[in-house]
Amino acid sequence: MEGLLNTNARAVLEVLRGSERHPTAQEVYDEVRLARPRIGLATVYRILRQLAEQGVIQVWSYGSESARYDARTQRHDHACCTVCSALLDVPVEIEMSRAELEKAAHATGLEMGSHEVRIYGRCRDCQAQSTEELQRNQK
Amino acid sequence: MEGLLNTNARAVLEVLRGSERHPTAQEVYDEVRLARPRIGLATVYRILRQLAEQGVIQVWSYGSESARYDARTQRHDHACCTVCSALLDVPVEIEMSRAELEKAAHATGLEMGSHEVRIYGRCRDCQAQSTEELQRNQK
DNA sequence: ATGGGTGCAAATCCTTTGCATCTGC
DNA sequence: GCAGATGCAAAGGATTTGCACCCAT
Repeated sequence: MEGLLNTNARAVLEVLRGSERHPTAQEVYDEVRLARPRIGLATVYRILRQLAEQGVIQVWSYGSESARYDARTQRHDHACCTVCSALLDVPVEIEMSRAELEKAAHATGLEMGSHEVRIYGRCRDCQAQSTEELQRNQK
Repeated sequence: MEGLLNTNARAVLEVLRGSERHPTAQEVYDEVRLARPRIGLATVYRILRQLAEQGVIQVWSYGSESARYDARTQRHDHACCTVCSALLDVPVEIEMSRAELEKAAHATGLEMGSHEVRIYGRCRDCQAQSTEELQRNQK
């Protein structure tokens, strides 16, 4: 698959593969520029879109935040922080009954390709921050 | 709860409650204008944001599409069409082990509030459309 | 020389903000 | 008259598009 990609596209993909986070287009751009200083933001957007269309990468979004790109194409689940909008990979498999999923797909008429579980809540950082604020207010 | 809302906010909420779909802000605006012709789009955005902050409504998004608003606040799951980006409510409960969810939350450090299952695939309309195209090409 | 890929700037779309005005109390 | 809500226009941010140019074939 990668054999078909040109130099810029390979550089973008490498940035994504090397990232623990799910970077936004701007973040990918900032980083890919270290390797390819003449690349433009529009090109990064074009490449990201193509990679997504080809199924090489996935696109996630939460609320009205900018889209985040993910080179991890195996199915996996996410934790979304409702405070800071961070999007974290769930590092374990959440077991689900396939029959339940099929039932749901059938009920909506969807020809199901994949699925994702999202858990919503406060991430570790935001928990810590509210604790701090509480303490500050009590002083 | 609604008692606290002013006329515009109540009109917005009524539009949301009366809609089967999850309308975008623009769609809400278009419809609420029938009842309150002098309302502005900015006001609709302000009200939607407030209702969401108060937990009266929920906000969903998929890909880089505009946000969609949902007056159904009970926990429920969604079917996302990967072709046309439609977002459909799953009308049945997808059973999940709470222990599995807690395990996932714990693994990411998230203080879990809620969860959502998303199933991805082609919606009924888009399935029909690709069948048509196939037939057209074979002629 | 040809076609696809690219940088840059401009355009577009979605959402938020500033500000003067209006409204209800 | 005051505080909060609102309309309008402008600003802001994310993403896409137009176009001239460049590069490898």
